[in-house]
Amino acid sequence: MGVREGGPAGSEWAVHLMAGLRVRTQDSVKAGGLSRIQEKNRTLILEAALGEFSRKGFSGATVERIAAEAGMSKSNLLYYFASKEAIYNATLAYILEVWLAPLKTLNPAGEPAQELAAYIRQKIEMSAQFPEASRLFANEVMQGAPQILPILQSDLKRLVDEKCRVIEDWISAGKMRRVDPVHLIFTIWATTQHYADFSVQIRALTGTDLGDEEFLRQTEFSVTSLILNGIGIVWPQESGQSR
Amino acid sequence: MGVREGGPAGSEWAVHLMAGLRVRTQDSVKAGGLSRIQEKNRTLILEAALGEFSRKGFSGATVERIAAEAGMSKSNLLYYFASKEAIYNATLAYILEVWLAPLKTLNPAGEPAQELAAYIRQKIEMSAQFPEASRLFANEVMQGAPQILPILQSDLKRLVDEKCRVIEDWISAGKMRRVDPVHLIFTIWATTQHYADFSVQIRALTGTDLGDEEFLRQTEFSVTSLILNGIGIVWPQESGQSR
Amino acid sequence: MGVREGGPAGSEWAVHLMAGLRVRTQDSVKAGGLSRIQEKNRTLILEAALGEFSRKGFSGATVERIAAEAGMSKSNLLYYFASKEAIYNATLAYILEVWLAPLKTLNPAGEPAQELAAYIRQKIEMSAQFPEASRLFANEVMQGAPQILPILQSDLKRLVDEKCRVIEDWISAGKMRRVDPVHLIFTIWATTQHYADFSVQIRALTGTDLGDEEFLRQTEFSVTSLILNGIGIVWPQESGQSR
Amino acid sequence: MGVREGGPAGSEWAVHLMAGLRVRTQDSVKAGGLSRIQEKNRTLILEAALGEFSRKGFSGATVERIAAEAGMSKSNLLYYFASKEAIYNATLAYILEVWLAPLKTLNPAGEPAQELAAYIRQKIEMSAQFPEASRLFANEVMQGAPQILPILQSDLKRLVDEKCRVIEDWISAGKMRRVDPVHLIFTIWATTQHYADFSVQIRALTGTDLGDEEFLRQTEFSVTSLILNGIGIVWPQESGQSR
DNA sequence: CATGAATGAGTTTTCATTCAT
DNA sequence: TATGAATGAAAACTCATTCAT
Repeated sequence: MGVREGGPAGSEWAVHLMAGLRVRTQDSVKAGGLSRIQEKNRTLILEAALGEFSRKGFSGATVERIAAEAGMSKSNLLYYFASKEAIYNATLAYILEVWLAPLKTLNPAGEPAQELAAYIRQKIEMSAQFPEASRLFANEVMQGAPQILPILQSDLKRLVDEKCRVIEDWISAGKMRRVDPVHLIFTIWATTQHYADFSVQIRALTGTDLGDEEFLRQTEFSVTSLILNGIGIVWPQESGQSR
Repeated sequence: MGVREGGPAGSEWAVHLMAGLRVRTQDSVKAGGLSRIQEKNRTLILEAALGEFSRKGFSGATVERIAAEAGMSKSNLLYYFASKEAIYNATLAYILEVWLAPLKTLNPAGEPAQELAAYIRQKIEMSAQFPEASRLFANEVMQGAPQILPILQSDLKRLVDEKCRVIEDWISAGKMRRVDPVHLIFTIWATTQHYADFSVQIRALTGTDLGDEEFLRQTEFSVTSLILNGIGIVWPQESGQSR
Repeated sequence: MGVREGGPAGSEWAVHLMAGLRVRTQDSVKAGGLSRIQEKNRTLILEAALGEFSRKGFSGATVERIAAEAGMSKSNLLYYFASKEAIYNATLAYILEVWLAPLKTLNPAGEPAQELAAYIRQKIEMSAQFPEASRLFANEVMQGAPQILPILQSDLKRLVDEKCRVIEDWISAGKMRRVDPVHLIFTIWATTQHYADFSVQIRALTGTDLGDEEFLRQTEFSVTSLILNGIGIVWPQESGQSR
Repeated sequence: MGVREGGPAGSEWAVHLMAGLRVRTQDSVKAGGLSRIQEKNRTLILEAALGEFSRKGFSGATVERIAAEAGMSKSNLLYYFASKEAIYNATLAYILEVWLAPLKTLNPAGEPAQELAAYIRQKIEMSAQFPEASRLFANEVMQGAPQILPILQSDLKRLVDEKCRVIEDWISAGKMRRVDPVHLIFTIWATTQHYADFSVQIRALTGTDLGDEEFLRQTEFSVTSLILNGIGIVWPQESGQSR
C-alpha cells in the first residue's frame, strides 16, 4: 500500500497530481533541474522515507532504514538530503499538495450533491491509495505540526475559507441544509482519513480495510450517504460505482 | 488541557469514569496493594507519561523528560516501571478503559436519538477533556497498534459487534435509516476524535479549539445534528445545551 | 609537562593560582557544590582535555581520546560535560584566569625594574610549567578567539589599559625610557609565550627547552635582560637566581 | 590580508620573494613542467588552502571548503593533490621558504644596527602582509611540527647556527652587547610574529592591527627600538620611516 | 524508596577519498 | 581535465538501562 507499492495509480486525477507534484519537487532543488539519476534517487528516497516515517514517526524512523529501503548507502542518501529533518520536510512537501488537492476541486458552479460526493470520493480514494501519506500527515499534525504549521495557517486557511464561502452560497441558495461549513469540512476530513489512519483498528474490527475493493465501495457509499443526508441532500443511490 | 491540568471536570460521568479507572488501575498492579507513596508516584508517572507520549510518540518520548515532569529521578521512575515500554503499556492501560467506556453506555432499550446523541456528546467531551489520551490512542493505532492489537481484536471487537446489533435492532424497528452500523460507529469515532487529534490544525483554521466552551458547544451541535440527520433521525435542535 | 604531569608545582604563586582557580571552577557549576567524585572526575577530564586540545586543536581533538586519557568511558565524560564544545569552554575557563593572572601582580607602587623582572619571570615560569595552557590559549586566539573574544575585549582590555597607565606613570616619573606601554606588554607576552608555544622548534634548534632547568634560567636571564635594557633600565645581573 | 587579498605589495623585497617562490614551487612539482592551466589551478588551490588551513588548522580545514574557495570541485582539487595531507604539505612548502627568507639576508659584513633593524623590519612586514602564512607556520609548529620537523632540524638549524655565528662575531667585535645569539633570534621571531598570530587579541586590545599602516609603523618602531636598545645599540630614531 | 554515577548500543552526521564518466 | 555520484570510516552525541550506595 502507499505510493511505493501501490502499483499503477487507480484514478486519473491522482496520477495527474502525483505527476504534477514531482515536477514541482524537482525544480525546487536547484536552478537547472536534476539529472536523471538524481531524480531517480530522490524519488526512491522520498518513497522509502514516506513508508518509514509513516510507520515509525519522525523520531522512530532511522536514516539507515530509509537508505536500505531506498537501496542505497546511508552516506549516499545524505548526499541527496543533508539531514534526517531535511528528508522529513521533503517528504511532507512531496505529499502535502497531493493531500490537500481534492478540496481545490470543489466547484462553486456545480451542484452541492455532485460536488461534495465527488470530494468525498476523492478523499476516500486518497485514503485507499496513499494511506501512508495520510498517516504521515496525521502524525505531523498530532505532534503539533512543527514543520507545516505555517502552511496550515496560510495556504490551507485561505483555501478552507474560500471553500466555506462556496458552501455558504449553496446554503443561501437553499441547495442544502444550514450547517456550519467548517464543521462540514472537518467531518469529511475526519471520516475519510480515519479509514487510512486507523486501518489497523478497522481491520481488527471488520477483518478488512480500504485495500479491499468491496470494502472501499461500501465505505464510500456509507460515508457519502450519511454526510449528504446529514446536510439535507437527497443523494442518488446509484453513484459509488464511479470507479 | 488533559488529565493533569484539566481543571474542574466538566461532566459528571467523565469524572466518575476517571475516578473508577484510577482505582482499578492502581490495585491491579501488584498483589498485596501499594503504599500511599507508591500509589501517588505511579499516578504522577502515568500522567507525566501521558503528556510526553502523546506529544512525542513512543520513540520521541524520553524517560528523562517523563521523570522530570513527574518530579522524580530517572532511576526512581525505573523503580516503579521496569522499562520505557512498561511505562508506555501502563499508560495505555491507564487510558484505554476510559477511552472506550462511552460506547458501553449505548442502551439497547433507549431510543436511538437520545442514545446516539448522548454517545456523541460523551465522545466530544472526552476529546475536550482528554485530548492527550486521544492522541496517545491514535498514535498507538496508527503505528500498527503494536501493544493493543490483541485488545482491539478481542475486547473491542466484542463490544463493537454487540453495539452493532443494537443499531441493527433500531434499524429493524424502523427507528432510523438503514445504514451499516459499523460505519456509523467509525464515523462517530472519526468525527469526535478528530477535534482532539487535529486540534492544532483546527486552531490554525478556526482560531480556537475544543478548549473553548463556545466552540465545544458548536462542535457538539454540528456533529450531532449532521450524524443524526444522516441516519434519518429528526433531532430536536434544542439539545446540545445539555451542559 | 603541563598541569597533569607537571609534578609538584614549582613556584608558590602558581600553586596558589591553580588552587584558587579550581575553587572558582567548582562552584560555578551548580549551586550547592560538587560531590567528591564529581570534583575528581571534572578535574580528570579538564586535565585530559587540556592535553588533547593543546596537542590537536579543537577540531583535531576527539572526545574519545579525552575520555580514555581521563580514564573513563565516553558516555561518562558526556555525563559531566554536555558536548565537546562544553569541555573546550570549561578547559579554557579552567586555564584563563591562571594564564592572565601574572599581569595583575604588576604593582604600581613598586619599581619598574623589580616589577617587570618579576612579571617576566612569572610568565616564563608559566610557559615552563603550563606549556599546554599556553598552546591552548594561542590556538584559541589564532583561530579568531571564537570563545573568548568577549573576555579579551572586556576583562583583558580593562586590565591591560590599567597596567598601561602604570607603565606610563613610571615613564613620567623618569624611571624608564619612553616606550609605548602596550607594545611593551605585547613584547613580554610574545617572548615569554614563544618558548612554550614553539618549544618543538626551540628543541630542534637548541636541543633543549624550558623543561630543562638550566635552559629555563638562561632564557629568563636573556629575555629579562634584553627587555629591561631595551627600556633603559639597568638590570642588576644577580637576579634570575630567585628560584 | 594575506597572500590573496594583499592588495599592492608593500615592499619590494617581499614581492620579489613571493615571485621567486612561486616560480620555484611550481616547477618543482613534476618533471616535464605543468600546463598553463595546471599552474593556475595549483596556485589557486594553494592560496585557498593557506586561508583555510590558517583559519581552521589542519583538522578543522575541509577539502570541500578549499575547493570551493579555489573555485573548483572537490574531485578536481584531488586531481591536483592526492590527499588533504598533500595539500597541506604543499601549502607549507609554498610558504616556508618565504617565511624563513629574511634571516638569510642578515649580512655578516654589515653593521648590526642596520642589519638587525632591516631584519626586524622585514619580519614585521611579513607579518603584516602574510599573517595567514605566519599562523599556518605557528599552527604546524605548535602541533609538534609533524610535517616540517626534519626541515627545522636540518635546514633551519644550519641557517640559525650560521647566523648565530655572525652575531657572535659582532659581539666579539664589540659592536653590540653580549647576549645569547639564539635567544636574540627567538626574541625577534616571537615579537614580530606575535602581531600576526595574535592579531585578534591585538585588535581586541588596541582597536587595530598591522593591517593599519599607522599601527604597522608604530609597531616597527617600538619593536626595533626595544630590541636594539636591549642589545646595547644606539638606534638612530629617524629610521622606521623606511617605507 | 531514592538517586547519582556509569555504560553500551544505537543514531545522526561529517568528510576524505574513490569511482565512473 | 573535470565533475557528479558513491562510500566507509570515524566522530559526536542520545538514551534506556544498570550499578552502587
